[in-house]
Amino acid sequence: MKEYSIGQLSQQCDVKVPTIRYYEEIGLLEPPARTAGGQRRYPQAARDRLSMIAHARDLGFSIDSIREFIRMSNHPAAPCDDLDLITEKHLMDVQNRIKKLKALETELTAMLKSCDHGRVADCRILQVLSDHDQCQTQH
Amino acid sequence: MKEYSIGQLSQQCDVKVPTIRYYEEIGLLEPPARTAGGQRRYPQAARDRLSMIAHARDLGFSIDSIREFIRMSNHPAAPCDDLDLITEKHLMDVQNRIKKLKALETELTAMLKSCDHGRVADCRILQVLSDHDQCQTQH
DNA sequence: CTAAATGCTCTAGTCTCTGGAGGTTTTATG
DNA sequence: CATAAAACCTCCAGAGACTAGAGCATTTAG
Repeated sequence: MKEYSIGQLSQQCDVKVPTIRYYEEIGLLEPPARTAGGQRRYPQAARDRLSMIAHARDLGFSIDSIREFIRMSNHPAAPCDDLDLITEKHLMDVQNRIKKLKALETELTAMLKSCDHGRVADCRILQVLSDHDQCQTQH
Repeated sequence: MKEYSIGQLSQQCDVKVPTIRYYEEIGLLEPPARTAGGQRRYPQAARDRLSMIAHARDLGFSIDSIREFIRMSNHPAAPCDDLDLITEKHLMDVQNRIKKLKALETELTAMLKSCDHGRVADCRILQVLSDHDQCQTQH
């Protein structure tokens, strides 16, 4: 039943105070209750939601995608037809990112190993990053 | 030895024309040669570089990180001390992302499966995204 | 009870693009 | 070769997602 000030929320979720107000402004966070003096007081649920938003943003999802996630969870009994499409789209996106990041992980690890002697002989990061064979999507 | 117009570069790298000009403006791409009429003509190398930039952006690296990658590759014989730090930072970042994305992949897959009957019983996406146990970094 | 810390609104600025207006150069076609 | 369509140029404005500061009000710790 504890309430949080905007500053406490900010600390706990690692989201800057103006950003929290911005999320409220664009409708990602519900406007919270206010004290008599007009300051925001958030319930626990707001903390959870903000935490989710922060993680999703960190993973590279757009605000619009997050809106979709929220909508999905708000209507857990909704018909799945459109939801399936959205989910599948996100799943492919996620798998794609994982694949690319793994290729990059391999190269970064190799770089660290080959760097033992104080010099980089062959930096392959740029090659890996520009290698079209790593891509799922054709372009 | 072939040269590319900005439009051809745009198509091949899947980067919009104004974005290419923007990258030039902020110094990510070298200003290319111009025709007598003032149009940009890019060498093969520019295509490779732009492709690299596009992939790195797509993977979520900041423009500053890309600048670092470019700097690294421009000085392949530079001492590794600072390079190691940068590389290690990126490696941890990459591994972190992979971890989170995998958790999300699991949930998205589960959602699709449980969705067979036209209803979503339990949408766990938000929980997964807000779960602090998934995090590497403490916050 | 008061001073420091935190919060409020409002405005303006940053970064990374993206699009349009108005005009010029290239390229394809008759 | 002439011309019309396509692509290009610069410059400016706007979008998305924040971020910071000014000026003032409210909370909270001592």
